[in-house]
Amino acid sequence: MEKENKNLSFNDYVSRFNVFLKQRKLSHTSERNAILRAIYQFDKHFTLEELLNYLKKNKYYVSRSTLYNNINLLLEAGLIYKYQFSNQDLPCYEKCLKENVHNHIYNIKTQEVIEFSDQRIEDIIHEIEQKYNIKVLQHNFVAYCEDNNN
Amino acid sequence: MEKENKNLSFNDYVSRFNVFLKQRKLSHTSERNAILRAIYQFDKHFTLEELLNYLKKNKYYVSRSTLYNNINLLLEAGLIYKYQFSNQDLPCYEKCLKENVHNHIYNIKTQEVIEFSDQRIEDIIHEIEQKYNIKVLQHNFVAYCEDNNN
DNA sequence: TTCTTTGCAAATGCTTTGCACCCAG
DNA sequence: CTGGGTGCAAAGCATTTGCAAAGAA
Repeated sequence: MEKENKNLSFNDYVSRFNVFLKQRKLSHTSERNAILRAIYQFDKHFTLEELLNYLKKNKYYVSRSTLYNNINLLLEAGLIYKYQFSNQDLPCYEKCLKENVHNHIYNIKTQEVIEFSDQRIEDIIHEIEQKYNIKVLQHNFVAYCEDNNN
Repeated sequence: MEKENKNLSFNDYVSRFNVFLKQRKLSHTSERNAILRAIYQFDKHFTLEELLNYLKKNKYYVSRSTLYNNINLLLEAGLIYKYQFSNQDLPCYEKCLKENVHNHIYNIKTQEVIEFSDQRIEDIIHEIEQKYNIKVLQHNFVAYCEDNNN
């Protein structure tokens, strides 16, 4: 909870996607630009439907197929998170602005998400790697909470 | 990773379900018994389909609807976990034998899961509660790993 | 008897796919 | 030009639902 590394600027965000596209030998398209710009606008997490509506409202129509396709690419690129907090809720996505932060506090009432870092989690991962002779590729921590005053 | 509390016996497991059923004013049925017994047999996680096949093989047919229904009950009762490690994989379930252990190491190759406890995670949760004036209801930690020798 | 559960079939709804047309490189 | 991208409609498929029959309390 101590380390608070800086958020990525929109330009950095875009260029990370460009690097990814280049690696994969994929093309730049106006749809991809529009989607990336839209995602960056969202301050909180959003569903695919909400993203679609946002794009439509802003006079940029993208088909569902294209959106699914590119959401999957962005997930693979590590530029967005996918949450599915409850079984019946739709999956939510959120731009990933801090690198290597995979710890989240999720408010089940307001559905707000706070990202945080903590050295102790890094320590635990290190110890796991030693103890089991494995490489931890990624991790995920979610604390589900509610406000004390309700 | 230090605390290693004991696993629940099958009888304890069953009686925890019975308590849950009583609380919810739900009935005992032979299907529920069969499902619980089957789940306890599995040493590793399983898909709903695998559970269904296992039951069928052991001469106890249960319909998909019933299985879904009861899997959801068991989830609410906290007697099984639900994992969905990758987007395209089916969700996996696993009996929850230790109370209050929500930390997992997941081997992406062998798909093995190790449960563990760690005081530092409890500490972090405590600090989160203080800092944001919230109550953490539940948490989940997953470390995705692979073997070093491959 | 009364309320719950089961099982079948059908519906639901998110996501993927096939394919023709279009566009970036 | 040529391989990848987009959009539409259709398919896929895990899960849920409606309802009649069966079972628990």
